Amino acid sequence: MMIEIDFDSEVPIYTQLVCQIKKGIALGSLAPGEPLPSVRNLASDIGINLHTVNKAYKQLVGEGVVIQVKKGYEIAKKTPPDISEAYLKVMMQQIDNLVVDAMVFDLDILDLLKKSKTKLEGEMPRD
Amino acid sequence: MMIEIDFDSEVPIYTQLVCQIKKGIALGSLAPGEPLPSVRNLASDIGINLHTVNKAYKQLVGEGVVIQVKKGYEIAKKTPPDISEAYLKVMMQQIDNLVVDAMVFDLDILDLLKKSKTKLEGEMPRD
Amino acid sequence: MMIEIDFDSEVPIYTQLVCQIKKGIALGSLAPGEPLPSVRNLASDIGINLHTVNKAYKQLVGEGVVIQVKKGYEIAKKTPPDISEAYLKVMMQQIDNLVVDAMVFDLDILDLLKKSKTKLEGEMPRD
Amino acid sequence: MMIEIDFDSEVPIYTQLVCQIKKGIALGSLAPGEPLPSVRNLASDIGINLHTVNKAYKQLVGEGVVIQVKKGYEIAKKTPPDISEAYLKVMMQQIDNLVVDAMVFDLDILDLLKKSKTKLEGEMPRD
DNA sequence: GTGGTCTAGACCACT
DNA sequence: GTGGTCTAGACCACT
Repeated sequence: MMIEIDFDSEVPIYTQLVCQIKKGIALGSLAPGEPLPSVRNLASDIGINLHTVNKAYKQLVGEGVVIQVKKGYEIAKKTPPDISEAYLKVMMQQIDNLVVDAMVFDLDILDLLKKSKTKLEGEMPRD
Repeated sequence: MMIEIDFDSEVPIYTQLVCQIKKGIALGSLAPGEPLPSVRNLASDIGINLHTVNKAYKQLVGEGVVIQVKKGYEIAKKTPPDISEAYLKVMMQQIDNLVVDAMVFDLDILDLLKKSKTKLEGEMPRD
Repeated sequence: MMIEIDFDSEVPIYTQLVCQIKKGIALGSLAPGEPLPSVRNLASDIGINLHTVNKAYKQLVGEGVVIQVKKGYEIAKKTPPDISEAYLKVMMQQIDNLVVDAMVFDLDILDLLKKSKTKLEGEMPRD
Repeated sequence: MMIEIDFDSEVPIYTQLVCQIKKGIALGSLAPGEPLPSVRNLASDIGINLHTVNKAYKQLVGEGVVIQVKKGYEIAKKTPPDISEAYLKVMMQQIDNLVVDAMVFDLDILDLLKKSKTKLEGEMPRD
């Protein structure tokens, strides 16, 4: 599992971490039940503070995609987890904004989306 | 042009303003060349600080959808404006994250997107 | 609103804070919509770190009894808020343990509970 | 005597052990004077570290519900045992918090308590 | 002045 | 070795 953090990004590090781990889950490189690296290990690997990793893990637990067990954190077994109403609302808001942006800049949002999907599938590991 | 601000939202007010104005442009209620309300007027109309309006206008100028002229700000005439590489990169990042979220939560992103488009078109004023 | 923290207790400070604020809500000394002290003010008042206050506030938000608005945190207007299934499960577990303890030590749990209620009502401010 | 441990619970294993054994005492499946399984046996039965069992037993001794004898540990003969002031204080604190939570979430604490009692009595073995 | 993010580092509980 | 709690302090975004 490769984690890539852009330290110059305006997106908080813990948010980037959350996205990267969900990407791992979506692509199947992180399997249900698989343990996540320990908070301290991942922090020192990436070169960030352990609190930052912890915040990301806690958020993933809140979203239901990661669970906390005695020995640490692991990918939730239930897939897909229930999505909260609040989270879905935020997603819809983001989609609305993207649609508006696409109209303003005359971009084909459906096309961009399909490209994104294709790119992601290309990163999927073969069995 | 109706501007709706949610003061309790976690989304910064200036960001909401930017989105609302772009929505006006996308829907055609703000035409190319049309002047925007003065910073002071809009600020007192909405009941926010004038720095907040200014920040929103400046961002819209940076995105190329608004231009600053002698007497104030107006919607750029060229439609669609050129999208900056940086902004496109941000958009693609958002799309990637949405696609991943949709995979993780087993949502049909294409369907959500089409619903958003239909909703938006429904808000479009008739000629 | 008086906040009392026992620094020698094994109960984490942020948990004590959560309980104290909920007590304030239950007793009516914290009214719906009322703003909470700022994270930094409360922290310096009590003499603890601002992160500790923040953690307590975040938990209260998660429980739905506090909401976060632009200018800070305030008591949620909707009372009572919906209780989450997970939280209710924890409560039932605690009750079960209390019932067992009462049986083992031959205490009248109903009586203890009524005393607690009476004591609490005694602390309620009169109109 | 059945011991059920939830290894994924956030409740420490030794705490769960303490509760389970007190439940056995309350229900009468563990009689006064009855020997407890040896630390090593119970640990290997449950599949946990023997330090964990030891910690649970020591806590039960501290609470006066278990005594340590030459050949090991056994249920105290005197029933009910004296409850320590410290322990009673902790119990009252828990009750206070439950009462507050019930007020905040508009739950009928007396009803919940009665349900818990009924459930427990239902688990009681018949003579 | 409000909260958010992040760091560096300490001590503790659980197993 | 795992996460939890807490501190002290810094810089930043929003208004």
